[in-house]
Amino acid sequence: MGSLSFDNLHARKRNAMVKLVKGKEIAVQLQTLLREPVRDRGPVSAENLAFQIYRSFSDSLSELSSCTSDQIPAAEGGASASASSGDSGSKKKRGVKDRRGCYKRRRTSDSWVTVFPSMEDNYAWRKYGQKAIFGSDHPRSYFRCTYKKEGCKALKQVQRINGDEVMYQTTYLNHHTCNETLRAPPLVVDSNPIDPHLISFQTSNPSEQDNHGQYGNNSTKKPLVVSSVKLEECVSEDASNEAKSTLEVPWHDITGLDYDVWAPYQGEVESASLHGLDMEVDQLSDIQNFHYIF
DNA sequence: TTGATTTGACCAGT
DNA sequence: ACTGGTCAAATCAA
Repeated sequence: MGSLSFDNLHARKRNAMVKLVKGKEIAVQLQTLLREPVRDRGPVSAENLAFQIYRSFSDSLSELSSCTSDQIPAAEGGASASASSGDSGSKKKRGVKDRRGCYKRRRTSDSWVTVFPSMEDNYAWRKYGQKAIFGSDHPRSYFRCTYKKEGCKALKQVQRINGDEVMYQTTYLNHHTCNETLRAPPLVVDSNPIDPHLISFQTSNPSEQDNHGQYGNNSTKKPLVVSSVKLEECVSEDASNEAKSTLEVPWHDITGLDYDVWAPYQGEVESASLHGLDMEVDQLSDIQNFHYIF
């Protein structure tokens, strides 16, 4: 315990800041690009820039959330030792192994939440469970990183939110330790036949496309939108304080936008959309003060 | 044949 | 007791 020095903590926060600022710079590039007529645009694609922005934010979130995991030493340790205790011989069906104590219920540490119209995030996930959730019309799906065998502990839970719009709340647990960026399937950006101004994030893996079907959503419509980001409190003045609090950081607080951000894609760029991006980029200048929030 | 998904059971936390 | 998270056998798909 206590191996995380202040210097280390600040280094991670600094890394997160660097990534956020990088995302901002890419957003400026995207803004500039979108101001050009489609025919005059260079080799740099808007979808590539949008993906880089997404990854910058995703990486910075991982960086920030990892602060918390370091502050909770062995949060998952302990009780697993009781797994081998010999009081077997209770209810067993279909010859199932005794799994008592074989897993630990995770704490809510090192987690963050996003709300997307898509469950895709360009990481390679493997589904390991699905559960009907009390009070929800839709089941919750459980995914772990495909490269768990190599030690990556990243998990995510995806649940469709009740409502007319197809929105998925994704809770991420632990950050990727695998080299997932080299392995993730290539990003395929497809225009939406209904609204060509929307960027569609999806993989080229047809099986993953099929997986969307069980949720009954239209897999072709996946515009980039993050409604809120939930981060664990990264800095605690009182390290002995066991009660960790979380704080909700609305997307609005980061971007200054009070509406969903829809990234224009191809064809004519509507002035309203461009104006929205103007606001986003301008408000992102506040990112420099981001660390004061935590 | 192999890897991914489905699904019911098991288990932990409240 | 209830709810949600995980496991693992069965099943599916490439």
